[in-house]
Amino acid sequence: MTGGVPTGDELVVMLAALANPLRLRIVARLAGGRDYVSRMARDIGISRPLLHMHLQRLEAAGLIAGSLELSEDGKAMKYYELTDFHLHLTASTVAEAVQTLTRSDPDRGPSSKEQS
Amino acid sequence: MTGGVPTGDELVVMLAALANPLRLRIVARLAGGRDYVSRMARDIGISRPLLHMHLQRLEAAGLIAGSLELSEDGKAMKYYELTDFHLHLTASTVAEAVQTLTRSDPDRGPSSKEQS
DNA sequence: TTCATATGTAAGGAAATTCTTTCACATGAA
DNA sequence: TTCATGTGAAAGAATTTCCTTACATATGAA
Repeated sequence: MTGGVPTGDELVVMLAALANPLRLRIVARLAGGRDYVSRMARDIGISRPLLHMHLQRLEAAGLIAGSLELSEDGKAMKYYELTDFHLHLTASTVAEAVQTLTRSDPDRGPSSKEQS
Repeated sequence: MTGGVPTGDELVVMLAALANPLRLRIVARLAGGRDYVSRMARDIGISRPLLHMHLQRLEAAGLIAGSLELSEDGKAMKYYELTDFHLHLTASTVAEAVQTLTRSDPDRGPSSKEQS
């Protein structure tokens, strides 16, 4: 499962990952079971490179996990599945997460965007 | 309070509104009580036009509500306060919301972005 | 070999987001 | 009037996001 309480920075990444209609559809798709990239692209009706980008975004946020496997006929298949993520978003939840938020601090941080 | 279960389209707007470090800080700030624009801009340390933009984004998502009031000395003050929003995000929650998602449907909708 | 399947990634552009600067307007106090 | 406070909004640049097209590789089957 996804580690309990996310930090402010992690929360931003998770929210940004979910704040897209196509990625929400992907999550909903995977809620019905794991699947591999090419098949999802066909079913959803988008190009494979585009799906690949969205999947990476979701995986980086820890919402899905991918594993490269070999099918019976030897093809390399990249399977993705959901993680047990659960986010409770309320005013107090957000206030708590912001305490561990390092980005967009007009005082401390250099400007606005910074990587780890 | 914010109407119970959001539609898929509303969910995207809410998530997009929260998926920004500065806006999370604003929400956390308002969790401590209502406040008006200029004062928040000073305290947080950003320009008033920038804060104005972020506040509008949050208000459009239904996460905050603003009201124009007159101070004792006659100045027009725009006060903002939080709404009682609460979002439970899990795989099944997302799957349910996607059923009422009209955007980014490769089949139906024209292309990707569409307003109401 | 050629075809169909699977994978990944790079290049480029359109569109959206984010932020700064600037302008305009109104009120009370000095 | 001038200054300090408050409001709103437009214009433009820098950056990010989103998407398409194209290329490169590998496997099994025909």
